[in-house]
Amino acid sequence: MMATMKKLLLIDGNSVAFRSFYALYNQLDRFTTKDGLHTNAVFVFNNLLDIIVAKEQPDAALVAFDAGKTTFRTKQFDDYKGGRAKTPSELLEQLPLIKRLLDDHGITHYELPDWEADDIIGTMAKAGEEAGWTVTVVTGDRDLTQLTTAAVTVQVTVKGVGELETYTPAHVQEKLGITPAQIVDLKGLMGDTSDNYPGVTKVGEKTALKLLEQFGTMENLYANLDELKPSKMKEHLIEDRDQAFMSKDLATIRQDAPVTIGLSDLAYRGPDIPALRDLYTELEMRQALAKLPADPAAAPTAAAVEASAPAHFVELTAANLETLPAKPGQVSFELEMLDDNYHVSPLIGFFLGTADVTYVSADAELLTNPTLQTWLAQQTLVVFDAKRNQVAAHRLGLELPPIDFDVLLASYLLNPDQNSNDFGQIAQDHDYQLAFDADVYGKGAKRAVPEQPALFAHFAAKAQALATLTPHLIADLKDQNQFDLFTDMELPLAQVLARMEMQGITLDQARLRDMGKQFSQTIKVLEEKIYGEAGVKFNLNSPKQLGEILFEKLNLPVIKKTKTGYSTSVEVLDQLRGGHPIVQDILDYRAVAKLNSTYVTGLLKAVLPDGKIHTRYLQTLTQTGRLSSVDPNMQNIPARDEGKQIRRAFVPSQPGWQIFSSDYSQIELRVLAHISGDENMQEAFREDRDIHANTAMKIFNLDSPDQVTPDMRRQAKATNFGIVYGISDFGLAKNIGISRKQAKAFIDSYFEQYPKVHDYMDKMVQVARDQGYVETLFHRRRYLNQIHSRNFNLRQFAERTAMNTPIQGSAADIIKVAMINMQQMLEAEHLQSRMLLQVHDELIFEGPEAEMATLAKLVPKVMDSAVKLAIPLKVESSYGPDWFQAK
DNA sequence: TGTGTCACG
DNA sequence: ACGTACGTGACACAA
Repeated sequence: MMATMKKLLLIDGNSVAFRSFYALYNQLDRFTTKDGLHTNAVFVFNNLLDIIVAKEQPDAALVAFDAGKTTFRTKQFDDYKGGRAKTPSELLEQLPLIKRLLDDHGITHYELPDWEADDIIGTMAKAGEEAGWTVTVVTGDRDLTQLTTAAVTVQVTVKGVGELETYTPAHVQEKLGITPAQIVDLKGLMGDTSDNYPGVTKVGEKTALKLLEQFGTMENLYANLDELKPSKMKEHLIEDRDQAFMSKDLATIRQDAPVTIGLSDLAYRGPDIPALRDLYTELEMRQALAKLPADPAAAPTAAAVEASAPAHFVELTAANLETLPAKPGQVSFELEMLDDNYHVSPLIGFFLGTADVTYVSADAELLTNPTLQTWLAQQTLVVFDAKRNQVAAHRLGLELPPIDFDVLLASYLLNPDQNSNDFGQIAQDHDYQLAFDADVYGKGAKRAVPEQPALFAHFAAKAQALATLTPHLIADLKDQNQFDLFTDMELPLAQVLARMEMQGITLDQARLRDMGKQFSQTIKVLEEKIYGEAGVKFNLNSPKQLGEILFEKLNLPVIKKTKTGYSTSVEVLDQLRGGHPIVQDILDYRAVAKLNSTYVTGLLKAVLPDGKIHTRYLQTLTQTGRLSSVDPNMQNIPARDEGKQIRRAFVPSQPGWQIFSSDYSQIELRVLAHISGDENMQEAFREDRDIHANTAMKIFNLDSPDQVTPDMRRQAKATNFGIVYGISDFGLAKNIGISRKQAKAFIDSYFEQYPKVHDYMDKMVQVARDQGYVETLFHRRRYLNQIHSRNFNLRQFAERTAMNTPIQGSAADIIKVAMINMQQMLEAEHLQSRMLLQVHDELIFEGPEAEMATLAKLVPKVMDSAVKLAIPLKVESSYGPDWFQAK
């Protein structure tokens, strides 16, 4: 019986490292250790190594590297590889790490002065083949495919390093129509721009392949040049003869390099797990670390610790309530739930962490015990997510005493990136080990309450984490000058939001269903019409199928492509409108289908048994300090065109009541006028001028407001928006359909007219560069690591963000202050009216008709006096029997 | 789960 | 020479 053939794996180290580096080049920042070492290439190289080794299971392996800049080829031809960009330092610093990685993987690496990695590989491949082994070569360089033989396979990385293309002699033949050995002839004739050698003038791949088809090799070609008819090409061939043979020689990978190693030195030793663990730890490669087999000596996971050595806890029951400490103190509290949505989630228990003991219970109802309530009211409460606990407690008929600290809110203020709603994650962000909820409760369909010991252990661990983290976070908030922001704004706001969410807004379901019926009919009609126009039935909601109909069947011009195919977005369809009647019908269909699925079906699904919609405001999500709204999103209810009718379904909860709405006018531009200190812009607001018309006058150089046409105002308005977003001429041009040059002219004169706005933009970018973050009026922070990125796009994005965040974020701060003051005012004035919704610059209330006049005075007053700026804030109000009419 | 699309400020 | 306006969430489709 024949012995299994031995396997040799040869990797072109430089080329694969280079490909690895650029595969994650745009993620360079993400792959940086705390010491500033880049690791993206190590990360990719490591993944590739795992994949190849697992697949090939080699008996021996070698990774070859270039030894230095000069080789026998550079001596032969000065300009060999000349003109190549310098290897970036971010990659150079990773080469030693990759070599260490190889050591720890038990793979030999080797380099030889004067010789390239290619030649080492060529030489070893030959040695392997002669010894009767099968050889696999891995590289990012297609030139190495010249090495393929019956025994040698070459795998070339494609799409970064995401895939390997396998070259056998047959595959080379199929792709190029020549044998592997002819590749050097091909290179000799056509040259190589990346290695910078010339070949024959005017001969490219096509011509070279044709010649080789006829003559087989360069030697044979030149021996039989007579057979070629006289032509320019023939002249070039004759003229460049020496150059061509030199190029062929340069392209030829040597198989006789004087290597000082043999097959026996290359035995694959297998990974040294502890060494790899050290390396991964040092390089902060958590993913790779996680894949390593468990280290018996290492610390077990947080979840395992909790389960095996739980912190001390006592199960609380109605019978042992008197054992709670008599002396008031700080208590870590949580009313635990299984699901995100605290309006409906099952309650699974609670804990009370005191100085000595953590009391736990799987019976949420026990919280309602009066003795416990009295006790709780005397304590200082520390929680993770105050609003969540408040709302859930309310479902038990309880109002929690004031909460003193919220670890989630604090963490978010310290750095809005640290906003996970999983306590385990937040704890880890602050270097404290706590099991993730997902590990204790499971996720998806498997989510369930665990056995009691594990549940209680997790409770106790959380209580401990709250107690430990709280003083640190308080100190950090004070360090960052954010303690007031926390105590005076976010924590009180959590209470206000809790009340709004619990209150909910009433949905007139019958009315919405009626609208739904109408929409469904319109949809049916449009569907039939569109199928008729297309000539086939297809899935209208599938951008893929729609694209095929429009651009392949109906041959409409392709305006824009997406990653996956043709773009069929409004912008595109708008331009195609004249091309075919189907286009308008599709636009109409899309509009109605959206209303029906998202705003009729979607909203109806979100109604709770009380007939109301209870959204949840995410207070710790956005990077700017705005709120967001989910389940359902109440901040994107249609406000324009036909869709606005949806708002008719939002009605007061009681007969005789009205919906009342107030919104800030131009709050972001007013904030900009304030923080930039620009006198021209401030003057416009002080005199309550139409800011867009004012801008139009400035950028179009007009003398009087009468000269501003509606179109000028529209363009000026877009420019004002653009400025707030951190403008680019391209963006503005695209948005208002003018030339880029024109847009640039607008921006230039804008900055001339509002010079301090220009200064502000420059200053924010500089601030971001210097301190790594920008701040709002109330010291909300956003870190912008990408501001130093070498990647143009990422850097530019960070710069725009630096300009926009203080504006958007300060506006968010202001309305938050207004909300807190408003809630206090409603209570102080003993009004029945309630605040229901916030939509970024707008507050929506409901109340008795008789209170409308009061609100109309009170709400604008509270909103415009939320902060004192250099210019006044303006608020507009209205009310009516539903949300549509309160506008 | 990622992508395209579209709703809001 | 590059690709490009800020911040969100939900739905449907196609893997």
